[in-house]
Amino acid sequence: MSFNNLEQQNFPMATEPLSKTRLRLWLKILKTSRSIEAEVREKLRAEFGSTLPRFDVLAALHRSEEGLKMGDLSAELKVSNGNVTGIVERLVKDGMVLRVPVPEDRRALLVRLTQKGKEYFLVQAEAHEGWIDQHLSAFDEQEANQLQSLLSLADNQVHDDERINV
Amino acid sequence: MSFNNLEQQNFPMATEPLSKTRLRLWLKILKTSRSIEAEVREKLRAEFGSTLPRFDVLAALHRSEEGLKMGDLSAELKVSNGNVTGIVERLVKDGMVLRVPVPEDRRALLVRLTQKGKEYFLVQAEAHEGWIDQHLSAFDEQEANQLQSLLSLADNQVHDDERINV
DNA sequence: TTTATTAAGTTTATGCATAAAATATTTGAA
DNA sequence: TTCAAATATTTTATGCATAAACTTAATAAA
Repeated sequence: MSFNNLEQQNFPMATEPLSKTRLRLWLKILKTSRSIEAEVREKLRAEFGSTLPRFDVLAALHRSEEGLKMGDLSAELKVSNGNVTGIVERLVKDGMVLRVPVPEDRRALLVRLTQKGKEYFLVQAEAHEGWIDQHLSAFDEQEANQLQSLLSLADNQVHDDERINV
Repeated sequence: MSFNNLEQQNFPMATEPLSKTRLRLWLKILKTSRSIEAEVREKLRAEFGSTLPRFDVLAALHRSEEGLKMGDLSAELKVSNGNVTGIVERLVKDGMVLRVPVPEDRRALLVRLTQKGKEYFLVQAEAHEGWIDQHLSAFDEQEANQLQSLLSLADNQVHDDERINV
């Protein structure tokens, strides 16, 4: 009983505590997200023999014509350095991506899409948009925007690692 | 250009197609979900030296006093058989969980929480509810329910593998 | 009964994912 | 200049995660 839920302390409730409602909301967000993600993974696998991490890397590279350094890539995707090493390695082996040395910094490598990789990605990106469009077909413009802005309430929280005095 | 988006065919748009709005909505759902999930994983690690898959297994077992067979467990968590084998193995090693043979079926195993596992889980479950309550503190009862019901629009889609004639 | 099929679970091979340690290079200070 | 600290990346160890192959046991047919 160590949560300083002021509401609970000051207003003992007849019904369910707000924390339970929020917990249920989280489970719902998770369920929706996982369901769509599972569908995307499955279709990438079935239709392109690929994976979501690969797709994410290609998408990031497609956004920057000049290519990205390994570090930028892992920062952009919010995954660890070592993780990116492996994914890029396999993309290189498949000829989708190129590792170019950076003259000014012999530690760094620039990763760039090949022509093949670019085409490969564009086909998948269009298919991807279609899958999502289908899956979220119950949403009209207004509902989609409403849901999106409600979700924004979950942003801009002060989390542990962002606070000044940890 | 092979999507039969009737709206697009019948009403050429001045502005952005609905599919783009839905794609952005999906990216927003994903971002929110991943952000909360990352926080939960990190806290389970930092505060309990545990992981989300372990927590999920313990939660499922806690829901059924009698225990669950390996198959039921993997069905409930929607993960593969082999996956559950590994997670349970580590929980057994830590004394959180017990594997009991089923007399009527010598192929099957019943997995049950130990007393230690039960206590271990209850502490984590309470902490977990608190983390979520904090993270979603911007939502009052009404907003939480509204978001939850909007998310339900994403359910009850007919997906490939559920259709009658695939 | 034998045998074929189905079912429960584990094993194997592969791909993400992380944290921590290691390697190599650059930069900054003494 | 020299050498300590910081930076960019890879490597290692471990844990999920899946699909496919495998093992063992239960069930159904012949």
